[in-house]
Amino acid sequence: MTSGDKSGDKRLFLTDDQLRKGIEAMFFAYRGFTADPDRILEEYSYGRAHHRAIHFINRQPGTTVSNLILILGVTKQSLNRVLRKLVENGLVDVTVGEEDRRTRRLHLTKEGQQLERRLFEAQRKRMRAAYRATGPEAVAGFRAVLEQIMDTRFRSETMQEGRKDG
Amino acid sequence: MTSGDKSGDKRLFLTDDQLRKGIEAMFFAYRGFTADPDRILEEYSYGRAHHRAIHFINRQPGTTVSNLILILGVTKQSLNRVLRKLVENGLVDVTVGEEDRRTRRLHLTKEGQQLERRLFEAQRKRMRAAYRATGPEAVAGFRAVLEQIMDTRFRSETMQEGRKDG
DNA sequence: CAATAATGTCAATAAGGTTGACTTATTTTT
DNA sequence: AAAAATAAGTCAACCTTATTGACATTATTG
Repeated sequence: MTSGDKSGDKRLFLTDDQLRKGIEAMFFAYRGFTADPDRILEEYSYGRAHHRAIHFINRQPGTTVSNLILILGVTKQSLNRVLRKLVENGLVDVTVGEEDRRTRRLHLTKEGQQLERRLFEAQRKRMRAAYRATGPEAVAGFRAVLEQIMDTRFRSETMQEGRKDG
Repeated sequence: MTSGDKSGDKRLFLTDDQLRKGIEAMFFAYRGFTADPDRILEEYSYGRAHHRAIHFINRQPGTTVSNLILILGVTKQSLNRVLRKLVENGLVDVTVGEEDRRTRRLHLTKEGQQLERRLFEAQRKRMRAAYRATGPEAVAGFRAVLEQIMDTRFRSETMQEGRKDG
């Protein structure tokens, strides 16, 4: 917008102190970010691992176990424990892959979708308030910096389904 | 990049889809954010908990145990296990508080400072690259949104906007 | 048919968190 | 001065989420 003099000299944004503040902000923000869903998950005796699985199954209905392992960055044993519980509790539906019958296609059930919605709404509330308070320019910056911080292979389009084939 | 027009219709920044993308970006970015120090910590058989303790002791030399408990949001038993190891290994120095002799003042030793520096440099590299790639405006937005996401009591007093004095 | 791939499972181990109970100093309050 | 509160440390039991390693099953592919 303007020449941006609200934080003083523009060249100072790369100082160690500014970087340290960014690092701390990441720490505190991530904790706030997970606090609301954590409270809901407790009701169900689920943890963050369950939340992440639910989130990504919702985002990529029909995703496979190995894809989820890649995205979440955990071992199959670790994912399996989480997934097993979600399936037992009727939140996730597993079907045999049509193209490759070795794979398992994962979908949220109605009940799974309901919990997903509840978790999202809790998290959304905080995010929306933050977005509203800071405005679209800030949000664009926020997203841009986060994209740069994450490992290359997870930047944006990684979330789209079309990447299999291999 | 001063015109800030790249994200299209400004009113669309509060849609569920945008919020979900922000949520995912937080997840992936946080993982990237911790990846580099994690590799160093492994050499020492330390974990993230040790890193956090080291970070905040460095930021507030002379901080007390209870202050650290507040900042880190863990129980004293949990913090104590981490702290004990850092003291045993000669990274943290503990002295009795002068004003209140019940308290313990925590400082990094030379060796502790060295590890802190190493960890910071690893994390800084990624953050600086992200900051450089996106520019000061984006970084200001990034910081502003993160400040809003975190719980109020952890917001830094040095944040220029909405500085409400309390 | 043999090799490879995707998934599932069992077992052992670890970090890092929790709650609860109890102790020791030290400061504050009554 | 005695009592209460506070700061810190410790022991124990337990939970979640992660790991590695080994092995089995089923399906696809060369």
